[in-house]
Amino acid sequence: MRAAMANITKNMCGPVEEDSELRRGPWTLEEDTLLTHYIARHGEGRWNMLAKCAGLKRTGKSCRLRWLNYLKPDIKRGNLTPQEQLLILELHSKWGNRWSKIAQHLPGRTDNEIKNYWRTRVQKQARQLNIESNSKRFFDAVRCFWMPRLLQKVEQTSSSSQTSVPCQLSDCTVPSLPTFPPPANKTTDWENSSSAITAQETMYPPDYFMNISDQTETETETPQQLTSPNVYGYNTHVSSNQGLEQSYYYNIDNSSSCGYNMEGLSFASSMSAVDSIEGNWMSNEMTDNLWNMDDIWQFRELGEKANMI
DNA sequence: AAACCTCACAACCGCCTTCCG
DNA sequence: TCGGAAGGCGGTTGTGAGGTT
Repeated sequence: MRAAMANITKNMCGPVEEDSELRRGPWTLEEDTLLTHYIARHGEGRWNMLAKCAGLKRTGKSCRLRWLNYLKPDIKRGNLTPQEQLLILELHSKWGNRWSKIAQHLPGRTDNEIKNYWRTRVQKQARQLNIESNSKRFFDAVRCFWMPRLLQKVEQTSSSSQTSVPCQLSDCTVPSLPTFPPPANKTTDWENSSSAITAQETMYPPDYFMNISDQTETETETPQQLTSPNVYGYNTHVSSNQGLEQSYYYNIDNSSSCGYNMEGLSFASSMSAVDSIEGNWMSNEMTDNLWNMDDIWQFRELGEKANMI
């Protein structure tokens, strides 16, 4: 079939170009136009044939990549929103470097873009902290400080664009000093509270997170677990094969302070991360910091309390 | 003003999987 | 069952723009 198609291609589009004639490097406007117009007429797929028939001196792979990462009409340009960043952090904690899989849950964003974001922003922070970006220490730091800050941004965006904000996360100074250990009844109340409205409900369609389930996975994880990412509270069980099984709670009760269930956090390791954070801060090596000194002292204080228990 | 540095992102590379004859 | 072609994916590199010294 494919061999036959190759012959057809040869007949239709003339002799196969030699590899030496293949172009590399940045695409020109003319090439983009050729590719776009050809796909508009004939559709995607069979990229090698497409490249030849469209008169492009590019490999099929190159054409596919250019189309998927740049020319496709539904590609979203511009900076990632805090919501998207949160989602990336959350999904990466679950799936690791499965960029294409993560990209499936960020409409208009490409795996390449997400990969670049992770390498340039996230790994940069890890480097500056002298922490392995795939380590539990770094995950802890991200969860305790980065995610709450993003959540705060999300909340600010939300409250500035809405007249009525059902979720009063702004009342919870994020990352305000968590109650530690969290009052058991508070946790229970929060979990069982029927009036609790999550931030995710303010930012995503009600069924958005319900759609985040991988039907092809053999994991037995239920959609409900994913409908409640740890960035927004409730329980989240990050894949246990990474040794990260813990729960976070952002208390959005108007009258009370924010509470995390920090159970399971490895403070011994996290504290050394804090030392690094502080050290880098003090040496002015961290620009565009994800955490500030308040974060650091809160993290330290939590660790001390944890050690006393 | 020029040299240097950093960062973001487009593009490439190589490996793996899938499909099909 | 095997081999080749094509597609998909993650890692890496190249490059231009903007900032800093």
